[in-house]
Amino acid sequence: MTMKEKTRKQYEARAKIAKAMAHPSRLLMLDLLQKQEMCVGDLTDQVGADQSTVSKHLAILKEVGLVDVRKEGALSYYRVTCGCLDGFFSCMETVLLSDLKGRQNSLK
Amino acid sequence: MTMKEKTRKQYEARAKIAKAMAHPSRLLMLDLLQKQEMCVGDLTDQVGADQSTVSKHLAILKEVGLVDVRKEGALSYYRVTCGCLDGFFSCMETVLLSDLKGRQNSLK
DNA sequence: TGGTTGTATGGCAATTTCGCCATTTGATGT
DNA sequence: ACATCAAATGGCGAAATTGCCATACAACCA
Repeated sequence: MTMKEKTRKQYEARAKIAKAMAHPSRLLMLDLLQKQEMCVGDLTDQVGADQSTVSKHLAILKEVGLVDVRKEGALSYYRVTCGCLDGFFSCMETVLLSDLKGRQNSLK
Repeated sequence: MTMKEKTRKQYEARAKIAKAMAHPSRLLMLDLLQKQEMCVGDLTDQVGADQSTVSKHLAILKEVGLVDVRKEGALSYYRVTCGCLDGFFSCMETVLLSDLKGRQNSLK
């Protein structure tokens, strides 16, 4: 494996994580699950989509390691695994705000 | 606009940013542009894709405000606008590492 | 003015994502 | 065993993404 090859794989791995977050419902779910663990039914209510849809979203988040499951009887309790999501979200806010400012300036 | 409506829009706005980052080439470009501004031709060499492809990737990054352009003659110099991308990337690394650990533990 | 270089855009086929319905699987209780 | 509830999976059409080719556009130079 060449060096270039290696870094390419690294960016692909990162992109997988970004892709897992690249959906409004999944961002909402991450936000909720960061505050407290929840089962699929509760999340389904909050998101307002079909249960199967929510279940698939959770599978995507789990696949990249952003969330983890704990099964208790028939219920599956999901939770966020990493503590660095706040940094993620606040960076997004920064981008959104600075972008807004930039657009305002371009109107002057 | 209802309250729910408003937060839904917020998550859509965030998802747009995450989506803009959800591609290996664009992550590489952000990495490069964070170190120094570059023109499209240089980026095209680094990424190893068609010039039109790179140009479209840049348009996506610019659309969400992650990069900005400075035109100098026939050249377009792009650069990263926000200083918080390192947090983004390090969080991704954290997720990748903890996910790796989790998978190792599950083999024990 | 015509030619060259750097960048952006139109178009299009291939691939991926999305969300619902229907169904299956698993655990629990009767 | 059977019914029930929670969750996961198969499938499929609709929508979005991706990347290249061809082309247009813009600045520069001869």
